[in-house]
Amino acid sequence: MPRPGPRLRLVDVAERAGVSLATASRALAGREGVSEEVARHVRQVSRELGYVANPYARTLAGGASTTVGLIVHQIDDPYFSEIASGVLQVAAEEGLLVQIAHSGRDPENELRQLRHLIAQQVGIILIAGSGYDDPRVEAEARAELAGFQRAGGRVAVIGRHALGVDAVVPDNEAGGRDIGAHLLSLGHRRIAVAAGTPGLTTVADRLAGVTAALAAHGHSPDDLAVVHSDFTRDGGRVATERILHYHPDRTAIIALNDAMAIGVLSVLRSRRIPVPERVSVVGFDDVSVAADLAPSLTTVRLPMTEMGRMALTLALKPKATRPRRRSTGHTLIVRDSTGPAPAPGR
Amino acid sequence: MPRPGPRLRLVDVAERAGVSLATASRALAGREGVSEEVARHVRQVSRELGYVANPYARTLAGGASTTVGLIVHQIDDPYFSEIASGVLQVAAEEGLLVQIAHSGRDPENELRQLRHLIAQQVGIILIAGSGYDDPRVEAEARAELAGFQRAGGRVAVIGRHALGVDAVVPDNEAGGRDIGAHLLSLGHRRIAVAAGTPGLTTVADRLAGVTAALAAHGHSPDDLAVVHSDFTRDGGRVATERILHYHPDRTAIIALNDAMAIGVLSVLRSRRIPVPERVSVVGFDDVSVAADLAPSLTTVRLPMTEMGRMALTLALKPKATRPRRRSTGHTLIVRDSTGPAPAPGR
DNA sequence: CACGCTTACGAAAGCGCTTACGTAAGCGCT
DNA sequence: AGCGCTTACGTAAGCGCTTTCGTAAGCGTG
Repeated sequence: MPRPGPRLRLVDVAERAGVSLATASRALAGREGVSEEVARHVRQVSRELGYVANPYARTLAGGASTTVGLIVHQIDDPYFSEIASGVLQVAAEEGLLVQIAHSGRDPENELRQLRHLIAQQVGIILIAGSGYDDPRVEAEARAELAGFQRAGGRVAVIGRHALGVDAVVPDNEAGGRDIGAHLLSLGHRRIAVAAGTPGLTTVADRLAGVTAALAAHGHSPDDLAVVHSDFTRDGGRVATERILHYHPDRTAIIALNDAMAIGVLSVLRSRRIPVPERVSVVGFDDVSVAADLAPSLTTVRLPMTEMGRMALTLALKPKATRPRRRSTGHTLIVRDSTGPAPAPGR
Repeated sequence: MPRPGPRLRLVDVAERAGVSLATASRALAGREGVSEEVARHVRQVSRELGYVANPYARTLAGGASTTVGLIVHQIDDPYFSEIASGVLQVAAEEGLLVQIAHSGRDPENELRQLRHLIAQQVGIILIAGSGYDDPRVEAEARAELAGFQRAGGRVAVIGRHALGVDAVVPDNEAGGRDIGAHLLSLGHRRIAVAAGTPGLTTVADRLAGVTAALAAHGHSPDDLAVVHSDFTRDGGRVATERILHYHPDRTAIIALNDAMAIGVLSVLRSRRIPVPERVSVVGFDDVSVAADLAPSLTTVRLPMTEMGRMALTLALKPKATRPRRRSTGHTLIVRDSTGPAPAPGR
């Protein structure tokens, strides 16, 4: 059992291996300038001794930081915790540390967290979650990230674009179209949308998809009753109350994420409005509980965990000249919350 | 706009404030040996310049590390993500960094993560999640933590005991008793338990509470049908299948956490077994979706976010001579998934 | 008013690592 | 043999911070 005595340093390893500090460092970093034979020996000794480099010293000395900073809106939102899970998986494989910071869906705060991570000298920054429809904030974020990259940092974003960096983007618009098409094929014509805050690009994109689907089938976007609220479960509740009040004729409600859909279902249940007989409900994301709700939720599946993995993997590659973009697949998962539109005559 | 040029260093702040490096360091650290007047001035300048200390340099130089390592079983489990959220809140208030690592409910892996965090020189370690009923692993973990604390590290655990460190512990046994009493009062006598892996102390404690409640009412623990499986939603599914098969006479199923309860409900729904008319279901934890399931879940509420906050707060205080223990409150939340036991004669 | 004592501050020594830079050895070439 | 080139390694200079130690100033005391 390794006694937790005075910490093992690189000099100790070097000494034990009979080489200089510099050589030991090079050998372990896999840098060239060391014969393969010596390098192997050093690695061997290091392993025997159970040496783990001090990341603080390493980073301070100018080595690449092995810390990745992950900014999420809210870690206890399943969408983000699944993404985080994917990031953690890859990080564990690569021996990286992951720091998580909350932005709380507040652009200003996100910017603050971002600056903080940069100041902390993390090596990689990952930002998950929708962007904001606020040119000033986005421009500042973009500038901040550009500077960070110029200084050798790597960045990837998940589910947002327009930041001039590598991105993993679900095709929100196509997902929205799939939902629209699905409801139309079931005969729904009077559709409502429980949308999140208008300032979020994710909301805008998904909504655009829905509208496009309607248009493609010759329906005017004016037919759509769009109600904005928070992009959360409570937001879903509020939106539903409003939809039921102002648009009582709707036969389907599209929630632009699953969190909102849960709120929608909750209100409908308490009002004893049968789903899907009287109103169909669709979500977006397919968080893991979606299948366990009653009725189980029809939604668009996004591979969140995989998105987290992809983002870190992308950031680990050397920077390309142009920002890369990886699209994720998406699948409409039809479950029990959607059904044929009720007959028009009631 | 702060140009992302060459990083601002403490010397820069010191120079700008017209004091020496040492004084600036002391002023910002709030250490004594600086007149209040000078200290205030330095802080002022630091703020104006937007200075953020380099944590790597700070830690390397022997200052207390400002990083807290958080080990969770699985971040995309709501129980843990809510705890993590609480930890992140306090960390943000205190200007600390949070590193999250997965243990994956594997004792060996948890030990590995723990050693890694220690080697990384984090200042505070938080371990969330049930302990293991494996004396060897627990002893090693305990030894590792003791060494870490001897070296000045601080530790707190959440939801587990017997590690000889400060702990935030929900009263799992009392919660179990509440559940047992609730079901008995509804007339249930033939009760089944969908329990998690037997090796987890949380499982053992909650189960003990249930058994105690039965005993207190003069029922033998043998009356309880206990089925062990994974402490997850899928485990809940598996356990339910087995309960329905081997103990078809049960009128209530206690899932020892909400994740399992979701699995239980899912199977009952697909079998068209009415809840709570034919079978009542109870969970434990009150994760946020519990209220939105159909039927909404009767469960024992644990203040997870608060637990995360408490743990970090505890770890931030200087070490006490004896490990401290903070109990969290717990409340039985009765919702729609429990009801009177069906009449005996079918 | 010399004495010690405290207090506020500066100079400088590292923390453990990476990485120029220097050097000696080995190689092929003229 | 002598030249320059490459390769393998060691020496030492920091990275930005904390902290020990030294010193000068301020204070009350006999």
